[in-house]
Amino acid sequence: MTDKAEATTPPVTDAEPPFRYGARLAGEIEQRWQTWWREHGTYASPNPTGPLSDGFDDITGRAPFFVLDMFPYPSGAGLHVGHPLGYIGTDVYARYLRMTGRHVLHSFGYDAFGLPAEQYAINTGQHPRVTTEANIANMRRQLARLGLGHDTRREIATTDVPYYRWTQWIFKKIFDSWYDEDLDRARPIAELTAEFDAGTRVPSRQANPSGRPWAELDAAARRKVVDGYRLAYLAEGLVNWCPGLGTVLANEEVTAEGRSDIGNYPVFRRPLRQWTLRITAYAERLMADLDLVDWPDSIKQMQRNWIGPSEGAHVTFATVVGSAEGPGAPAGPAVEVYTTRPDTLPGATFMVLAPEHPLVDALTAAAWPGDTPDGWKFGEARPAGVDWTPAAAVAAYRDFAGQRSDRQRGEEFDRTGVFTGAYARNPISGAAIPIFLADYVLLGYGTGAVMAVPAHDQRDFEFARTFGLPTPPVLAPDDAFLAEHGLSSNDPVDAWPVAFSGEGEYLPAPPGAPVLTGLSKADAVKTTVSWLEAAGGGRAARSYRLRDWLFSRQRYWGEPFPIVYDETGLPIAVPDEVLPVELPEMTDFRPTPMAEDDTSDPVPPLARAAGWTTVTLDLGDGPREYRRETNTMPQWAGSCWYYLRYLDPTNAERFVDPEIERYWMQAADGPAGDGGVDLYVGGVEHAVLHLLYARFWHKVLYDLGLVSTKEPFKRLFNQGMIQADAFLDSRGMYVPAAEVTIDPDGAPRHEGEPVTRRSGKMGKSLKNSVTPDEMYDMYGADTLRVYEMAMGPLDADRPWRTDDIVGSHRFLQRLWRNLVDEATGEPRFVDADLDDEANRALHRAILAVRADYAGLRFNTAVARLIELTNFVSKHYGDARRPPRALAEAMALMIAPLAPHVAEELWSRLGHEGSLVREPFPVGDESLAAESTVTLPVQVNGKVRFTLSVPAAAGEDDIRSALTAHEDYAKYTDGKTVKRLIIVPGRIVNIAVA
RNA sequence: GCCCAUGUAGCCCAACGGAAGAGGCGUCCGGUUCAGGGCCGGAAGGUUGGGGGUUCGAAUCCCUCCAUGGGCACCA
Repeated sequence: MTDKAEATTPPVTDAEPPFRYGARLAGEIEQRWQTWWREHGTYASPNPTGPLSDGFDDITGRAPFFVLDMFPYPSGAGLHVGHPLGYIGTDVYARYLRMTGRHVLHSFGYDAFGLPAEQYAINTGQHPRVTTEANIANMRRQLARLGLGHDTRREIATTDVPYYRWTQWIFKKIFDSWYDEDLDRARPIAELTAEFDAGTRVPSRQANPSGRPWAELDAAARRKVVDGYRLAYLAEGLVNWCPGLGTVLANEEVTAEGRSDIGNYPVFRRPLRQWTLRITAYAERLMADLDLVDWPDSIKQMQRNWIGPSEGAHVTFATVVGSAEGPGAPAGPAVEVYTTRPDTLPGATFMVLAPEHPLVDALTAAAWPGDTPDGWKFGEARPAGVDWTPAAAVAAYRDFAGQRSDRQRGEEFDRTGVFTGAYARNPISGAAIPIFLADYVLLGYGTGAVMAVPAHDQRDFEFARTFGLPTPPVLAPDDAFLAEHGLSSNDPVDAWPVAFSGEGEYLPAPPGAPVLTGLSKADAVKTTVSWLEAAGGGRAARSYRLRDWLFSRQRYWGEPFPIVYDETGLPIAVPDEVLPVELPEMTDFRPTPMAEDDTSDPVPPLARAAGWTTVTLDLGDGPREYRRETNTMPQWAGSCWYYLRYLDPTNAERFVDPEIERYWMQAADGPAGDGGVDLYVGGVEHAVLHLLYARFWHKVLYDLGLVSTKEPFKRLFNQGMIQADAFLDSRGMYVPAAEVTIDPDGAPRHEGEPVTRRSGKMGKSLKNSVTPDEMYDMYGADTLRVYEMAMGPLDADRPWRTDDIVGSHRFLQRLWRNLVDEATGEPRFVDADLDDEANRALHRAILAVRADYAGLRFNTAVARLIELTNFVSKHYGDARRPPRALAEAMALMIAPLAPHVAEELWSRLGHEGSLVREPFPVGDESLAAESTVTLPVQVNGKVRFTLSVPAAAGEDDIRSALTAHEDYAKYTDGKTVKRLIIVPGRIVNIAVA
């Protein structure tokens, strides 16, 4: 920042003409038109039906277009100039669309539940309801000054009780659904129980571990079975427990460093019973349907990475417990593993289960097999004097693994584990291979068990070396591998420093095994899978990195679950008539503080709400008392469906009227299920979390017939981030950027001391925030809008420079001065036709600006309008006035970018009312065309002279003009013209030898 | 380590494979002005990150390296 930036007084002096476009006049114009728009409901978009349908008949013939901004949370710090970038972008585009015949829906709202709002409330010692409402009011004020054309009748906040009532209702729909793998869609749970009752479907072994027939199960047992099918279910699982926040977090809210996304507190893994949403049922569709949407490739790639599909096979291993051989050894349960390399199955020399694998107890032997090496017994954990059985060792190891699973990434992973005393039978080699537990195998991925092929997998290799297990190769390494590690093809596998995981020649197979010699890896995988399928020991399978979505939080400021429990402890959804389940008023809403090593269950704040935790309901068998669920939903819940509520925000009967939903969401022409929000603009930080969750909810609603499109957001656009310089003093502390001065040689100083410059996100922590309010005062909102759009492409990150914004202000000032007399305020125009040069300038600008607006290239649209303005300044200088047609076109063309000044110009040019729905000027190619063009003539790629020809000249005309040109002979005499390239209207290139 | 994006004038950024420059900031010169600021007119400013290739012609397409930003990373 230079000294100039400190001058917050507007650049206005006594000598300034009364109608010069400066900060004072801009402010007056902006306030006046914002009031006018509000009073006339200019941006209200009528629905086809329902309470918001007034005026719908007037928009006949206008095709609907739904523009959406990502839902912000109302921060207590207020907005800085980086925040509204996307909001301005959508507003410019929406205004352009209104002027080109579209019926635009554009509203706004606040994602006001959740951790950021609650942390702010806790830090300031106020109730979150109070701080949230104050923050929303401040944000609304700041945004209103920008002149955004929102239909404010549709504004919502997730914390509004009438809104979260429907969030709870949708949760109930998810709870009351199950995923039918055969039909590949969600169905109501009632259809599942009907099929069980009719005997047309039998509960899966997983949902019904007892295996007893449905008909013989009592009511509670049946409920347990059905609960195992629900898309929202309670599960005991390893969760990300964050004592610092007093809550658990979703995987997506934990950083790669094992800390909370919010607040950067340490996160620990521990088992807890939590609400979980079965998003993994949709993994395949969430992958495949990315092909249906128009999103940036990078975002699609991030979603694909997150879902993380892999192709492989499930292979079943028979087991024996307590002894490798021996006819007397008892058989254990079969274990299924997931592998992407079934071709290496002959080389599997041991098996590893995740420490929490459900079959561990069944596989743990009563005593160590006779030849068990001491190193397999996890003896380091053995307390003195304890009888060290496999069960004791396994328990000790599970405890150990649970403690340390929060270790940091990027570290060397050591290989720890314990032998269970059980063996598995390798289906190909027939060998008995030991079964270990090790924490490098994760319960949540694949089947939670792996066949370890140490020769060809680095993790298995390291484990085998640590535990002294054999590493027989299945395929011979390629030359590159040998060369890299200084090996020859004769060297034994013991000489390998690492596993060979590439492709190579398969070694001869043992008798009875599938023959892979000479096959590629892909063919070898196929051959082995076919062999396994024939032998009944395996099948092809896909696996996903994606996990089910942990959906409860031990916090106050969220949607309460519409769930109660009866004496069985099983969950029951409350009837729709009881919705909403309102948050109880509490004076102490803080999470219960927990020590990091506390192993007791977290206590949600709602569990302390006296008089709320139990409720008397009549669920069909008379009034009885039920216990409420005291967890709340995560912040993401409310943002999973807000775009649908914008469509029909006041509906008390439905979450959205189907007719209104179809009108705005369904593609006019396209296959069934096509459509979605026409343009969704937001930051790349939501690439995975919000966009994946919202797609999941939308697909559930689609399966249940509640929405008409397969995807919520047809087109996605990521706006860039505005960054700003920050300055560090000699101690490495940030100093306020606004107080930094720049020496003439460019060196930054703060209070006389040199400081170092660093670029970063604008914000409190870097002390480099610039607020929109400051910019309104200095230049007005229109200038801020134009500057933010002119800085660069909408999707690019760009650095904020307060010094640069003056250029956008001067532009609007020149534009104004061309059209309005600065001394009198009278319009400057004549009723006369444009000359050819002015017509060319105007129509070239119209054609370019239209295309730029339509393509979201607002930076180049600004440049073209500046160009035209500069032309008008020169062409119609002080004395002359521009023709009316030119003046009006300029007012209309600037309107999307600078709506206030455009309205003012439009009205001073003699029009009544607003130009918001005036037709955008249409360019004429023939008027824009030059009559003659100057073609550069290159000789061997270098420009040597130019050629003036009629614009319409064809190749032959140009050739004759060229050969007649005096310079032609100069460059070709005595040389051979090898080739002559003529691109009419563009260039001529002579290739000579 | 793997994947993606971006490198153009002091700075922010334009440029269907066709003359390196549309627009803005800054700098310098001039005009207006008592002066400053503002406004107006003009000018300077380049190895398009480096190297190689394709092409009549490359900022643009391909390969490679470098820099910056982002995503993923014990996922069997």
